[in-house]
Amino acid sequence: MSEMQLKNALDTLKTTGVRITPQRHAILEYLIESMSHPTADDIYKALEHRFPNMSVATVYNNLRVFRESGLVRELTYGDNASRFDFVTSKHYHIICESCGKIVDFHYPGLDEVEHLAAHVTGFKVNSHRLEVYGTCPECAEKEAKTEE
Amino acid sequence: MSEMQLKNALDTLKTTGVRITPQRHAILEYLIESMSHPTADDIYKALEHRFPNMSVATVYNNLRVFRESGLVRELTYGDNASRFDFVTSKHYHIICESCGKIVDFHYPGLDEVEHLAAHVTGFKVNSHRLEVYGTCPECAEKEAKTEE
DNA sequence: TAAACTAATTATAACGATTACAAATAAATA
DNA sequence: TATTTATTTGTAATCGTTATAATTAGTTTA
Repeated sequence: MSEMQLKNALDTLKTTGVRITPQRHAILEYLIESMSHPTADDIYKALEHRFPNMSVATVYNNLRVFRESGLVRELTYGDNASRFDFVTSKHYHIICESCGKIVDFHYPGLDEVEHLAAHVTGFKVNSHRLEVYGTCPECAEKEAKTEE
Repeated sequence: MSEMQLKNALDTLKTTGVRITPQRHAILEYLIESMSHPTADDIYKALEHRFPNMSVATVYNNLRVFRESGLVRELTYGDNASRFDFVTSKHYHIICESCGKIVDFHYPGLDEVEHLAAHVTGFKVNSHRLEVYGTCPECAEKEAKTEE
């Protein structure tokens, strides 16, 4: 399953003339298999033992390459570190404001919003970003206990 | 009109025990009247001549105060400077990927998404963030000309 | 009103994420 | 194999933002 995703991703890169280096392979692999939304530093730390000489710059460089080829989406959070998400199917994120956990959820799509926005503003629309914020069940429970 | 908004904002602050300093007054006033989505530095520069001794920290501090009291919304963009938006009615932003311009547009609301997300993930939902990305008419025209 | 307390501002240093840069290395091509 | 090109590495620099401590202004109390 994730084998397939990796293979497709590598193919995409190959056809756009991007070299597949061991580092790139490893970063992509990690993004897919970790099933999480790691920061550049998370990725760096996770691969440090396999690539003792790898530079943080390499991680950032390649995440940019992946973003530009559409394989990876960058989730930005102001002064805090960006998180990177391997693009699979259309999904959105719900984020716990207490512990920072990010959980995926699917939603049919917001084409209608895009159309309306395009119509009202005259923009040519490319994409959108939607995030829901709240409290995850674990944190909600903790809070409830604290208040007892 | 914007007089009223400012007055309401000041009242909100007063009732929550936040002091109205000249700097705070000026920052709020600027946020409302500029009708834009300025960065902290934009605000600082705009008020520099009226408050020659004002510190950037003051701008940041007060924007945080306003955010916490719900008057202002912070739009974060990774490594780039956050933009601050005086909260009026519910509206969303469409952002030009070419020149960075931010334009407001209204949309009935995405309560349904919040409900679905809450249901699927078990989160307690507080809010959401939606942004549409594309190219503004001006930049689209420029691009068209360049390609001729 | 003066004294005491509290909040806000200021100036500056520090932080942390990200990028720029130049040198070194690896891969692809001729 | 020689040459060109892309990529990586290491490090320094950048920039938005925050922490800190000292100062100032505002509020409360006596």
